[in-house]
Amino acid sequence: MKMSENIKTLKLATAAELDIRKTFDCGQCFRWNESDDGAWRGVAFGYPAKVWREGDEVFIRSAAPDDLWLDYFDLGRDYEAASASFRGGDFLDEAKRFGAGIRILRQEPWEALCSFIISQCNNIPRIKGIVERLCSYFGEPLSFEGEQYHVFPSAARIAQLELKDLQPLRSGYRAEYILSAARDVASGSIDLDQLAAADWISAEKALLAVKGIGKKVADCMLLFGLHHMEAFPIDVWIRRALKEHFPPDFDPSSLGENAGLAQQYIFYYARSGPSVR
DNA sequence: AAACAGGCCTAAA
DNA sequence: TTTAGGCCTGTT
Repeated sequence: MKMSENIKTLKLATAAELDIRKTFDCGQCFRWNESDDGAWRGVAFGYPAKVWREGDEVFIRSAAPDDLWLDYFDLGRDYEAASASFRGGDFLDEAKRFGAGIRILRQEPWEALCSFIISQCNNIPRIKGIVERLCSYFGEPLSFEGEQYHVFPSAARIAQLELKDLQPLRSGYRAEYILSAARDVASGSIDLDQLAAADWISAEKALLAVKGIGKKVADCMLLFGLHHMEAFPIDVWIRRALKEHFPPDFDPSSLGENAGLAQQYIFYYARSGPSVR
């Protein structure tokens, strides 16, 4: 293992543009964790990294090319403008303020798909546990600044496994879905890169054909894995928020091309709001 | 102890 | 096309 030669530090953004706690903690990703030193460590696109805030600025340290992180954190987009592009009443305005600094990550498509299959009827700590076991059992090991990490195993790798191999993940009935999705992706019967380029209606249609993927998981995949920003995943939290805080006839698609960002603000606010409000 | 957790599948109206 | 019940596992 080489690695260590090209490690460098990159300034990512201001803390206002990128709030790392909110971004990593708002439920869109499962592989970033805060350590005692206040920095967040994780792996994306095969690169282990450390992200931290220093005063008003956010830095990242890794061996990845700079462009990778600018893309991953979606730093080319003006989030002020994106947030201003939708309107949905007072509750959404509050959620917007509360979630300021969240960015919709451009995650690896397969990782996102697999993670959100695991997420169904599950809670975040357990989702993270299952994902980490998946990576440590089947992902290539990586070393970074004296610690060990693992890549997210490819669909091709998982496709070779049998159901019993996934037993140690303790993912329950989701194991069958993971396997079947991995095989569909590996065999090419579903092409994730192609779906990223396709319009999201037909992309969703293709995703729904995969066993274990319903509307909610498909929408999460579209938003977090394929970056179709108009996707609006509706889970129990969102459903509740829509019911309690929006007009009965409110149509999320009226939020427009950045509806997914609105969804994330609402989700984050609804989940962490009551204890903070 | 029973219910629930960021759903989905299948069977049955 | 909508609805009920079952599904693994873990926590409260």
